[in-house]
Amino acid sequence: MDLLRETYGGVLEPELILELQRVATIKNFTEGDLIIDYGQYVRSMPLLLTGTIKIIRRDMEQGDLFLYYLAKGDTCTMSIACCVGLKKSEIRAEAETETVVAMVPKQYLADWLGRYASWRAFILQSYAARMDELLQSIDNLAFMDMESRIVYYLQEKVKALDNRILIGTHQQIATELNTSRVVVSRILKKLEKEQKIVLLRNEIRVLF
DNA sequence: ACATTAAGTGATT
DNA sequence: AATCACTTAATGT
Repeated sequence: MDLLRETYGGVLEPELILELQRVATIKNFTEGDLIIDYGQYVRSMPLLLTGTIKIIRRDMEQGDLFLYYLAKGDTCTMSIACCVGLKKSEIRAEAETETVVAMVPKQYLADWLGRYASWRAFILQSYAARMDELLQSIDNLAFMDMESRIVYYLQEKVKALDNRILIGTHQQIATELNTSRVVVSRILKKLEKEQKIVLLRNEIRVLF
């Protein structure tokens, strides 16, 4: 598929792109599809071609917690560790929009690290980027109050979807941030009064 | 018209 | 910030 060259042509060397085209399986997902679930063995590494994927972590009890989004040109860093170590997935990956992904079977990963400089750079750089995102998420969880967390959540969602109009219920947001709907509704109402957002049923328009 | 689901709000912990 | 209890508003059948 040509999408591979288009998306990764700038980052990976041409020979590697050719090899990718040979061995990778292209998979399509639609909104809400589960790509990887908790406890699942991961035997191939996904390279995102189009769309947005939401990464969610489940805590020991019940609660789901939003971690970060992956966009075009990203890869799921967790899956590298999972492939190499044959570990079960600690996270859930869900398609947030229509998504196209190239799945690379795990037997190629280590081999390419030795053979392609661009692959090494790509893997290391994704690790660095993901580490940054994770740190941000941690700061968010540990040090910020609910209002800040919601604002951050809205910003990330706008960025990831490239759309200021967010569709969904307050309850969904509450679930992703592991809080109650009432709290979310109150804070959103406050943000609306401050002219930062506009609220409609099943819809939030972000003005910042 | 009625039932269901989403959102708003005061009071309490 | 969470929970309760209730109201109001939008939407589906």
